[in-house]
Amino acid sequence: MRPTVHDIAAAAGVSLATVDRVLNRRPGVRGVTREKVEQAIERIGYIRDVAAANLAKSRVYPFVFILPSGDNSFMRGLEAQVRAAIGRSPAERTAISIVTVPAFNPEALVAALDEARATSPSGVAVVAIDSPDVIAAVDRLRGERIPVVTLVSDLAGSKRDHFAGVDNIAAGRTAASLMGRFLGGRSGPVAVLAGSMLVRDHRERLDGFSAVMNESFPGHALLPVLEGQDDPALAEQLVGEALAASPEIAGIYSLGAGNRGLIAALKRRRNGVPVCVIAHELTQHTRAALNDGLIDAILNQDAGHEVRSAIRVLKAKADGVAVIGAQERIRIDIFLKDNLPFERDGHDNQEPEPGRQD
Amino acid sequence: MRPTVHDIAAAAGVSLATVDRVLNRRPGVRGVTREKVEQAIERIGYIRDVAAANLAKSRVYPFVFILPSGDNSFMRGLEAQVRAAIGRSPAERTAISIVTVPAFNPEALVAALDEARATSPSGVAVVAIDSPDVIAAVDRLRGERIPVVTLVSDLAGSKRDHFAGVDNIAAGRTAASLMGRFLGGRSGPVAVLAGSMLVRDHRERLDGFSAVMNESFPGHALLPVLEGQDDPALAEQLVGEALAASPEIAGIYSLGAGNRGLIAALKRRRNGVPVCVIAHELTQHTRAALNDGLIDAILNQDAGHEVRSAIRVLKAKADGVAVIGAQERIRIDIFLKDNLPFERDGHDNQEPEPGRQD
DNA sequence: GAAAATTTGATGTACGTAAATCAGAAAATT
DNA sequence: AATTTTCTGATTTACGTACATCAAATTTTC
Repeated sequence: MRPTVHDIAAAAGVSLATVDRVLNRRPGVRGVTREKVEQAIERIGYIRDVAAANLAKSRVYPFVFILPSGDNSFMRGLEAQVRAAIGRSPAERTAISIVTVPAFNPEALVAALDEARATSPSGVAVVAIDSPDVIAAVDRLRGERIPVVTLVSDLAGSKRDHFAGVDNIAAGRTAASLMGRFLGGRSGPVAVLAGSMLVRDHRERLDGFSAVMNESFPGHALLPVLEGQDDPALAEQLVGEALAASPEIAGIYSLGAGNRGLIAALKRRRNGVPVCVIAHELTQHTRAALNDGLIDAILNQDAGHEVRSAIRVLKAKADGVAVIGAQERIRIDIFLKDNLPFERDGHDNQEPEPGRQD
Repeated sequence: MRPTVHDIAAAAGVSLATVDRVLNRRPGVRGVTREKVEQAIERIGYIRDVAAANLAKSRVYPFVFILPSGDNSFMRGLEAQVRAAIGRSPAERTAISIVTVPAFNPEALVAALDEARATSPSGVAVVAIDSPDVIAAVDRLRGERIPVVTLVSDLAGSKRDHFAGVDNIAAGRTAASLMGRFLGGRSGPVAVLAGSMLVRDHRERLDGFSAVMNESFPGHALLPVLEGQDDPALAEQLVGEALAASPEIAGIYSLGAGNRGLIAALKRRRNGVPVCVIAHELTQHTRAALNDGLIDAILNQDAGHEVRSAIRVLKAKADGVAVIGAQERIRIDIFLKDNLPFERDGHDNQEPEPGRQD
């Protein structure tokens, strides 16, 4: 049997109350006694039963998720996943609130972070914008020992506990590798459509993409980056202009959102060479375009995984327990037409039998 | 606050004992009363607190994992992941035992399944072999209401509760799609190296691969399948012979194990056209070969995810609660040189602070 | 309508931990 | 040495559920 607090008490030759004081960092224990208890814990290999502790405390984990607003499909999907997690709250003892702030607006994000801090939550997850003010706001949270997880876009230089998102440099490199190989012998320049260089994920993708294109496929020149602000209308305009100006464009890498606009521009195009298109994030629009052959490959990050991972990590940090590193690594999905997952899930043989438990 | 058993009792106008009898399917409750209670449960939206229930029962989940023996790197990695899960047993209330049986041997597998059944575990996970005897053995387990999850290779036609593995038809299709595009304009036939057509995952990969090659890339003929029994030595011999017999081979798809042999054969080769190689499962051998450019792409299933998913699903089935479908879908990882994950993990800012909890 | 059988209620203990109270022991201070 | 302060022990209640026991009420059976 797994040792309990009683076993520690016996092993250390102290009372249960003292063990409890040590375990929960309560005052009123002499240094020597504290040490005796800690050694006993170490010796008999005690691990606190988090389930029992949470039961005793009737603990809930109040978490705040801060997401960009706007009609970015990916971000709305992310929000839907957070709402799904809210639906699981009773079982998971979480109390999640969602705060949305205008995209690419550091001031608004700082305000939201400070507001979240005022509610003393058990943890905060945030889609970060790279800016010194935001770093400072995150570090203020950490200063109050509130765990912080960055979501989708990281915040280098901050004291955030964890990043729940993909390796965006690798994503960019992979996109370039696929682009180069898919283009095969064909020649022609490659265009890049981004959202904004303000967010780290977009910058990193571009860095990775440029590096591999220059190293391995120098025959394809990179055109100046189009910044579409993740806005479909703007993206459509920019891509349309680019295609008109350079009909010999052989490839387009869309590393941000606003793919609806990209797809519209591609559909409007009638002349010119075939274009190899690689885009990010699987949405209803990109999925349809992939099936139609307008897009050749989609790199995707699974928003559901990111949200669930963020919650697991925030819980673990709040409880001071270790996380399974490999489980929390968010992978880059590469979708071709051939490995698109079905829209709806569930391939189990039967429904659970409610109430049965043994 | 979330409703408890007391709230059901009050809402249904019965005693706690009666609620308990209904909830735990104990005898001694009249039909009308049972219905009253069940309606109250429905009405107030009661969900049993599994953590508290497990505490009260001091429940452990005895699970049996049945894996093929032999020096197949992927399977040994899978076993390592199960052992890692055993290391987490105290926290997860599991008691996992591992049984290994000779690969591709239905009789041995049936014996192992029946033996497992004799111990009345809370669940069984098994790397299945497609055979009527195995189906029958699995259905015997289900007959005793023991949840069964197939791992890596599925068992169609059986009553298994769930399959923790990838969509192997999609994997084969994806491999073909990559192969066709990577080959670009080049011509030449494509060879396929499999383990055994006895296991469903290999058959499905081949089906998917053949389908897309025939549909989309009819210029590349498919050579007869090489069955290497997942044995490196045999694989090396078969591939060596094939390359010698057809120096014009343009691509090789290795859909099973024994990639050490494939790589050795590729290294030995000095003449002939460049070969595009797509293999399955990221191991130290395939990883090195990908980095060296001997392999062009690796399709991978994450053994750790599969094991953790299997455990989550077995627990859920044993408790009669629902699973998060999307979370349990195992995805096909596509690795190019550019998105290889690091060998070791951990990109968190700091270690957990042991003992702290609030 | 009485006896037997069944159903229901009341109550207590347990699981492992948290948290509070109060009394007593040991230190530190005067 | 007496007093104050600090530490430690003993004990209790609670969290939500499981499970057992025994008494009381209800239904069924003859």
